[in-house]
Amino acid sequence: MEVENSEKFRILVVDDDINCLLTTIASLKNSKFEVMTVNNIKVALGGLRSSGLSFDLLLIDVHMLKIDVFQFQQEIAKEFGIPVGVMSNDEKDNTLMKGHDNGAAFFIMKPITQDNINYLWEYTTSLQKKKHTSKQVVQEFEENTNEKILNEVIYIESSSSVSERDKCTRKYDKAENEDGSSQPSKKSRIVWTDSLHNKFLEAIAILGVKKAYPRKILELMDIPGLSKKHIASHLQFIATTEIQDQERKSMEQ
DNA sequence: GGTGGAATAT
DNA sequence: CATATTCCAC
Repeated sequence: MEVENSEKFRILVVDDDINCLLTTIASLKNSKFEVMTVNNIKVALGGLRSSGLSFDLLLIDVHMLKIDVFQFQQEIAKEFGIPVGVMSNDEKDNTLMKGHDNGAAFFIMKPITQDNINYLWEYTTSLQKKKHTSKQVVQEFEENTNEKILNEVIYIESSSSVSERDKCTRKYDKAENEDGSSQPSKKSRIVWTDSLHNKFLEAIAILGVKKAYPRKILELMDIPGLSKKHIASHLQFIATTEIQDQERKSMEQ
């Protein structure tokens, strides 16, 4: 029963902006994803229902969803058993968080970057594994969904020697803390990758924007090596860029 | 003394 | 520039 011929996953991209559509196609061109694009929801639904095609993921621009994102996501999940990803190219995280609060699977900013694609691949792959174990796609958005996405923090260790060629990326897992006292690299900069950022957004969505305090966010994210300071710093960064976007948006000539 | 967040610093 | 660190009012 297990047919695993598909090395490629198939994405259906829905966007009414032709330029965005083209950009997205270009971004995904060299990825392992097979991409199909449409410019309205009805055609998208038709494509999803067509007999010969099956998709693993639906990517849609947030502005195209006139109805509730949560409702849409539920219907798509129920009828097709695939997650819905929401794209946006403005209003940055504000819109994204709203969308996430409404139940979308995840968000990415347009234009899609390589980091986005990596995240999509990771997401789709993990989802596919789940499908094999349990037939039903269950939406488990209860209190603690820590194992939903693999926790990983990528550190860049920069040695303080004269030569700066030594860069090594290291992945921290959820493993227990070892004894000893030397290996935790203290002078490492955290890289806010897509999966990390999405986990961050997820925590905020669960808490609600008003109550999204570093303490709680850190608790929900549950990333080894991540500190409250990191959260606070990122929070400030997000707020800053958000304000900058708003100012830029309300500027005239 | 702990916190969240603004102000700085790297 | 993105992230870290310091500073300060609760």
